[in-house]
Amino acid sequence: MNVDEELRASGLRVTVGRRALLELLTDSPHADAESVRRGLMAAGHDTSVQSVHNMLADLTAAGLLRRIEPERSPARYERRVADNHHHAVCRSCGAVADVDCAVGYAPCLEPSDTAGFEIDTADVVFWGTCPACAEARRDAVLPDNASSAPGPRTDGAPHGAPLRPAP
Amino acid sequence: MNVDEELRASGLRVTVGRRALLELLTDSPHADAESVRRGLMAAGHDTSVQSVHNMLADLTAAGLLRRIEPERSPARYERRVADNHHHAVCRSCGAVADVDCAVGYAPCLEPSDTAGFEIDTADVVFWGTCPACAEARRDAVLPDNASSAPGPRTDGAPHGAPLRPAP
DNA sequence: CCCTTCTTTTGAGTCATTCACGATTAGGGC
DNA sequence: GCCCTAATCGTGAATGACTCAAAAGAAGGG
Repeated sequence: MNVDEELRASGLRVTVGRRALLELLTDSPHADAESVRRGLMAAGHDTSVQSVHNMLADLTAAGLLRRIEPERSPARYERRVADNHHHAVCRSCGAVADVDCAVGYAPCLEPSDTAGFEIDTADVVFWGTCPACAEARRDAVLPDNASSAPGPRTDGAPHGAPLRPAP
Repeated sequence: MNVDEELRASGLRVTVGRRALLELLTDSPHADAESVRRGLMAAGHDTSVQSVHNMLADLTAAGLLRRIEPERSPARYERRVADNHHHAVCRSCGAVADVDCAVGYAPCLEPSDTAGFEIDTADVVFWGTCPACAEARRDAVLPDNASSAPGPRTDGAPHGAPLRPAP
C-alpha cells in the first residue's frame, strides 16, 4: 500500500503536502515539526509551520503517524504504527532510535499493582548515549585532560528506573 | 531525615518556600507547577509562578525531586526519588499514580538491539483509565443511551505498545 | 465541469517554561 | 546579636511549541 492509498484508506484526501510529508517521514523517522518543515522546504514544498502541525495532527489522528514526546524535546513523529516497539533517546544529542521489544511478551509491563487503573498500553523510553555521542565523549576525554571539553552535554541527573535494579 | 536536613545535605539553603514546597509535594505527589503554586498560596505563601519553577528546577537538579513529563501534560514533580517505580496515567483526566515495578528484574527492559545506544535507564509509562474515570464512564453509558455523554474524554488513539502483544 | 467539503493558509493567541537582573534573605564569621 | 556575601526570590519580558479562528484554496464525487 503506497502513500496515496494509505491516505484514501484512512478517509483522507490526497494532497501534495501530505504525500510529501509521509514520504519525508519514511526516510527521516523521528523528525519533529520543525525538521519536517525544513525537509518539505528543501524538497520544494513551500509550507508554513502551522500547516505542518495541521498535517501532522491530522495524520496522527488518522493513525498514519505515531507521535512520541521524549522529555525535554519537541514532539516527534514516525510512520511505524501498529507494531509494538519502543524508543531509545540520547541524553547528549536527543537522537532517537527504534528499539524492538525483544521479548514480545513483557512480564514487567504487567505490573501487579496498578492503583486500580485499567491499563491498556505501556510506553517505554530508554535513556542513554547514542553511538556518535559516546565516541565524541571518548575523543574529548582521551586526548585532552578530563576537562569540560566542547563535547556533548553530560548534565542532567538520570531519571527513571535504573536498569536491572536487583534481581 | 526531615525536609530541612534534606536541603542542607544537598548543599541548598533552607527557605520557607522550599520547605513548604517539599511538604506540599509530600502530601500531593505528581503535582504540576501551577498546582504547586496554588497549594503554596493556599498555605499562606504568596509566591509567583516563576519562583515556583525556580524552586522546582533547583530541587530537581539537587536530586530532591523527580520530574516526570507525561505526554500532552505539563511537567509533574514527586518526592519519590532513587527508587525504581513507574507511572500510570489516566487518558481521561490525566491523573497519575505510582506503579512499583513488581518484578524488580525486568527482562523486557533489556532489549537485545538498542541500535548501539549505551542504555542506562528505562522510563515506563502505563496508559489507561483511572478508577474514577472508569466509574464515571460506566455511569454515563448505562443510564442514558450510548451517546457522547458529559463524561470524561475518550478520544485519542492508543499509542505505544499494546500490553501482551503475543506471547 | 461544478459544487460541496475538506485542506491549507494567515494571523493571532495560548500555555508552560526560561532568561535577565535587581531586591531580598540565609547563614557563616565576627 | 550584627554584618557581609553569596544564594535565593521576585518581577518583567521573552521564548518555543503548539493551538485556535476564519478566510482562501483544492480534491473529487456527481
